[in-house]
Amino acid sequence: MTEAAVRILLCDDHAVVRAGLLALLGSEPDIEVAGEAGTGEEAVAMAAKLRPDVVLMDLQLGPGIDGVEATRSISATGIHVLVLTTYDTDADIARAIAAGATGYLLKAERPEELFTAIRAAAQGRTTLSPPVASRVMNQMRGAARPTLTARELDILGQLAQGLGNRDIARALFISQATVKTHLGRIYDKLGVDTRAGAVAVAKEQRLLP
Amino acid sequence: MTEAAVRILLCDDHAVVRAGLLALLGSEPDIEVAGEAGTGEEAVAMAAKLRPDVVLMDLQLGPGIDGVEATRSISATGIHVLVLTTYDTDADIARAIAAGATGYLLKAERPEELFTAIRAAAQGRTTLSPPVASRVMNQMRGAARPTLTARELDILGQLAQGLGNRDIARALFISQATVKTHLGRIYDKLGVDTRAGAVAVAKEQRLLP
DNA sequence: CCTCCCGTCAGCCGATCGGCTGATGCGAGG
DNA sequence: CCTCGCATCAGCCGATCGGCTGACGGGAGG
Repeated sequence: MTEAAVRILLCDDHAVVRAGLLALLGSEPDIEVAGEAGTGEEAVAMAAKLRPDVVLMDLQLGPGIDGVEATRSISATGIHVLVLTTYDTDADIARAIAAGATGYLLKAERPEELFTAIRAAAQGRTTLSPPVASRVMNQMRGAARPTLTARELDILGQLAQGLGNRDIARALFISQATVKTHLGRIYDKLGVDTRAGAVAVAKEQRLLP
Repeated sequence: MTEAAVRILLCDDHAVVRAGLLALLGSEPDIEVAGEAGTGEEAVAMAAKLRPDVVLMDLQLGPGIDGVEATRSISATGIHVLVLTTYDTDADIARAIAAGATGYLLKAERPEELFTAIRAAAQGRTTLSPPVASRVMNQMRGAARPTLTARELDILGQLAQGLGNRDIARALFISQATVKTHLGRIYDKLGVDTRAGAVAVAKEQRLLP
């Protein structure tokens, strides 16, 4: 059987990029561009109206609601959102995934990859650009669900009181050297390198009572 | 017209104190002691049954639920609670007020003051013993509601990312000296002296988005 | 007009931190 | 038995922090 074409909605604040994608996708008979949006608001409205199979979403959208918010709104309606953007920072990736993105491609990706990613996204399957995939894996290794040992949580608790190493050591009846050792491991696991950052992450993920 | 007598419930774990109050209040024709309780549980139960105009509550109640908890339960039913206790520590005062106390008197207070405070409490008006009042004022001036300036919140935001002073300075286009100045003031306002403590307090009171 | 608050900046100094390398003891699990 | 994870400890070093003192300009309000 000949499957129906995948209907997609482009969302990028740069007309040039949209035109480029349009031209690129024109060569694929099974991919049909159902519409284009230049802002997050527009994307949300058009997605609701057109009900495309996939929304190609840039994360940088200028003023108004950003790509992450748009992704959140659209994916909440059951439409697959494939993020196509320039940057691959951990923060961007994490926010996009948390917002419900089905895939995350970099614009530097080869066109063929984009096509297959679109077809995959239409079926709800995930495609990640290699750099993104490796970053996601790294997130998983320790950052996603940092498994702190009981002792490390003890130290973290004292740390969140704003205590210095000496005071933490006294409070837990260990040496300052041990406190430093634990702190180093905590930093590793939480992906930070300062006490302030550790406290921020701890509070964020509610690692402390 | 002759207003009805103010009906009050005494709550103190010392029978001697209750007797003293009873004797003291006996001289006031417009104040009627509707009942006495020796524990927090008793106070809550009797308050629900008797529906007095005012509950005279001691904060120290021995075992079981304490005065603060009793105050919380009773004031939740719309009955005015006038705390009458011996101590005037910031912690006690803050907890009692947070629990919904209408007034806070010290037992060292002159009897006349107690009478007028009871009449005031019956109408929902607040009376505070002078030492308590001044403590409350001090709480207000900076400690209770840490009013951080917009700029201080900027610095705090960066701090919560775990950044060092140099990076914060760069991010906000100011010098490290300025960052340090702001940090010092933030520490003062939040009652801490380390960045980790500042982040903890900030997260705790949701000072950051 | 003068004062107070806010934001900016400087320099100094001791205390603390964070990274690194390396070591010991102990219990669980293969 | 031997390895691995966890907790413990040591010393070194450069970087950073936190406290302190002092200063300046601008805006709000008395």
